[in-house]
Amino acid sequence: MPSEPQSKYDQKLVHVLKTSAAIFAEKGYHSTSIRDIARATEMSLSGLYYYFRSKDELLFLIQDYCFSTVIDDCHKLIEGIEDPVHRLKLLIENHLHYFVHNMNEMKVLSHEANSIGGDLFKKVNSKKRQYVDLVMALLEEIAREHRVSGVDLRVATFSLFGMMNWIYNWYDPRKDVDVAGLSNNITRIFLSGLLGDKTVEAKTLETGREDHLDRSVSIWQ
Amino acid sequence: MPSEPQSKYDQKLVHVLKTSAAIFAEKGYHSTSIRDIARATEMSLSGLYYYFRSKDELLFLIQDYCFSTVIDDCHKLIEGIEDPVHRLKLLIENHLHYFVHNMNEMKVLSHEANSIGGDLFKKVNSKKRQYVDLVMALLEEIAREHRVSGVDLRVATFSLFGMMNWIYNWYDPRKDVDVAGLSNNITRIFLSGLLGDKTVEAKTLETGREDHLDRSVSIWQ
DNA sequence: CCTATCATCGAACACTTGTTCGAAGTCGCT
DNA sequence: AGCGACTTCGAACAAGTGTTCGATGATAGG
Repeated sequence: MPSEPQSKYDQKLVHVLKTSAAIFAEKGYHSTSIRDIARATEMSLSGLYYYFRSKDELLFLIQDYCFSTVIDDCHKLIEGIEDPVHRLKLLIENHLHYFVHNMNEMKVLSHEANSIGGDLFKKVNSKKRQYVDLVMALLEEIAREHRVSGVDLRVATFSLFGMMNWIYNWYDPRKDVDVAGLSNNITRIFLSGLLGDKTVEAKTLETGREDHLDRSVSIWQ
Repeated sequence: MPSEPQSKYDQKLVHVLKTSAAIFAEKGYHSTSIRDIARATEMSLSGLYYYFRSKDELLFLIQDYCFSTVIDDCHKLIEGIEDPVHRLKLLIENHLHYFVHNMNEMKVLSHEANSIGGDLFKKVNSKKRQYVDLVMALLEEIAREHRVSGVDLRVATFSLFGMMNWIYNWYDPRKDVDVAGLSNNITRIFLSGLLGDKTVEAKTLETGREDHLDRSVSIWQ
């Protein structure tokens, strides 16, 4: 799809989406007005509405397009590979590669997940659930195969997503390691963390008796 | 401070802050109007402005109060403890304990970090930097002591923050493990991941030659 | 050259937003 | 009871919002 010749309409739509994503990423979805987008794309206010029905749908188009590509690429990449650890490694690589090279769109995807409403939210969310389930099943397979115990599946899954999706808050391609380094680091931390190291586990449990922090439940008062 | 008797003014301010944080957490800062807060607190629109100068300052008060408590408690908790691994374990425990028991405020702190502007942003950000530096120095100490190599310090630091701060996107106290379990899981994954497991490291490097994904740089292309 | 479809635009509408201001109410203290 | 301060409120303002609509310009096919 991306390499096929596109119609004039598609090209301009893509331009609108990319420009919008950049502004959304910078100042946030709700703080961005259609007039901001009109200014950046050098189009008129009403002219934009030829390419989307509403601001909501504009956000949807960005998120949906972005998410679909990540998932599709991921499936193409890991299909046929039988070692689950290898599959996970590729999945992380794909996710981070995509994230870093489309930081604006991915930031919008990660940060504005709840800025969208109604049926459009449901649509994006079902794609998201599909992706999460894929990862969770993968981790379960790894855990079974390597006899990992004592790690909660949901905690592990979302810890991985947390590591990967948080990068829009700090990653700076100009001063940080490149994608390969980023991917290797995160894969190593997560994977050897999941598979576990007995010596560390003992040291961890040493201080982890229970919730021994005895402060008031609320910050206030 | 928290246990001392508070003036009528302070009590009501706290009530306003807590209520606002709950609404901000639910619908987001920018989608929440002062009128929404007035309705929820059963106060008049203009009456609210007796407790804050602007909507910006309201957000600041929530974030600042919240952040200060996390950092203060953390310092009290880890001071005097010399083993850096133990210190890190306590820091994670404190962070997650606080997060789970003040989910609304912490979500506002994590998710609306850039919704605040000007000097107020600088103020919160300097606290944040202080906290990040604390963690990074701690990780460096651990890495040195345990002769960890091949892990980027910034990646490790923000991976940990990613794991911890992402929980507002998925953690449900009613169906997930409790704080102690959450804390133990995350500590284990991160710590044994950081300290590393030679067998995993080998397996990781096996497929991690470099950025061998050869797709177009942009999604849209 | 003409016409039908595509693409764009200016102007306006209806509504919500954060914030202000002066006046009124309420409370504690002597 | 009465003074002074603390606290609350209604009403209004100016600015900005997403969206619509009818009309105009461009473009390509016959």
